[in-house]
Amino acid sequence: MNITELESEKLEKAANMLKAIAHPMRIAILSFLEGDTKLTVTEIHERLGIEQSTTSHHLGILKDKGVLCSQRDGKNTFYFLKHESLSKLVDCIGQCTCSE
Amino acid sequence: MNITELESEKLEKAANMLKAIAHPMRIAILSFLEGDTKLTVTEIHERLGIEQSTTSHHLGILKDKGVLCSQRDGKNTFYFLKHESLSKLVDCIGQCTCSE
DNA sequence: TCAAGAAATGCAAATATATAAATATATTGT
DNA sequence: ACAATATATTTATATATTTGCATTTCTTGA
Repeated sequence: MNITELESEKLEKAANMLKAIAHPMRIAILSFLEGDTKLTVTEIHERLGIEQSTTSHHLGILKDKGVLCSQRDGKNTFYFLKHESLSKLVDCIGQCTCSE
Repeated sequence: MNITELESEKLEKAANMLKAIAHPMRIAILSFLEGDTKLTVTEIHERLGIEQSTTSHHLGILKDKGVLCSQRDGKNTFYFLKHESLSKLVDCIGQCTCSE
């Protein structure tokens, strides 16, 4: 495998997505959202036990990097996984870290 | 799912492993090492086209975080994936970023 | 023991990230 | 329009990461 300029764009994208996920709170968020679960910012910030603004920031990062989608419903905004394959990635991470 | 203190340790570990992987050059390194491939530092730094010391640094991070193992053979040091499940993770990342 | 090749380390500068407090925006019900 | 609730944004500070140069360590062959 050779690193062409085209491929370096792909690598950049993959790295950005992984960087978005690679944070304890954000992994926890993804684990909450496995399957088709949709949760609001408040539900997530209460479960995590961190500031609302910090939670919103984390969710913004995950959305910006294509990991999550959001959907407004009145005062609430629900967040959920963008692709089903991301559930698989979360599982995979779990496996990789358990088999240490 | 609730975040207990025990679980927060697991999250920390998972995040550290992902953080180690979440870099364009390091993803490229992992893609080189899929399967049972073993490569030396020089081979990797030449393929990546970056400094030897930078390459060594990246490899050190991956080794430190439990992603790679190394094996000395004379002047050379070969690096390879620590667990087979990491090949799966690399594939998974590829899938997640292609289906965008 | 010495020279050469291979890899690792220390260092410094630039850049990026995380966090929370304060503030702003959006939406609903009255 | 106003109060209340839910989210998002701004800002500042602290901390971490990336990179290459220079240097050092480790190993082999002469």
